[in-house]
Amino acid sequence: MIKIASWNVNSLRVRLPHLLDWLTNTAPDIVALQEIKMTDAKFPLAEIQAAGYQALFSGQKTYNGVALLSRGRVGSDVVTDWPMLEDPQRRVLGATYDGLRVLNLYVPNGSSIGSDKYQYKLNWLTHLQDYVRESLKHYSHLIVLGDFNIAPEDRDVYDPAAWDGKILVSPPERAALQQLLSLGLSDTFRQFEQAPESFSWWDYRGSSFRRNHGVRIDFILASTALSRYCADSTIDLAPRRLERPSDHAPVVATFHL
DNA sequence: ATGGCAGGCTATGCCTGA
Repeated sequence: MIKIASWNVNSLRVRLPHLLDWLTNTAPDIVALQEIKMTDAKFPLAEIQAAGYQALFSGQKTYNGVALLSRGRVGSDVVTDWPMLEDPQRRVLGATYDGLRVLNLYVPNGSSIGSDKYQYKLNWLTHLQDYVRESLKHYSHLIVLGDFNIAPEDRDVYDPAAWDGKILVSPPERAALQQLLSLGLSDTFRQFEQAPESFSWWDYRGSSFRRNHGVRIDFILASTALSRYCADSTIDLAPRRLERPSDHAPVVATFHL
């Protein structure tokens, strides 16, 4: 059995105590982190290792930054960029763990529809599709997980009417996500019965979490062959209830491998 | 229509996030 998780921590410096507690309580085998917001030189490797995890990381100052934690072996065949996109933003981290290929993503937010950042997001998603298409040729067991910054359907948004015309839900973004899935990936969360209004991100403002005014934008996607072994896929709300939380909750999937 | 909250920075307000 392997337990794999994704969590946008919104600053690993601030959230390190939450992460270490969560690792102890949850005991995942592999964890994908996003928005660590630090250079590689500042990565808290000693604390992570003391908790029993190896780490790969691709960081930058102030923004973005991704990491992969694993119990036991460190990942191999590490990738930190799309082959055809020159990009200083650290949003990609791929590695292989005993034949399991893992691709950790921090998809661009896109700011607002029609902005330069929106175009960057859509272009980035095209490169993601190309890369996943190639990866699926080489790996039957592929997991693509992270903060996708896209709410796939209206049921993934607390108030679809209020979000209409906004970032995260625009038709081109949703189409890009569907095209990605159609390459042969399964949204493991939707393989199982879930409570209505299940979300993974809530705005810090306006008591959004207390009112459950959220969106579901963090996913664990599994290749078709692998998805058949998925036994569970959940969102862990506990860390979002803590003092000074990340605005994202971790998502966790278990595979019988 | 607007701002609201949080993090990082060389800052004492601004940018970004979603």
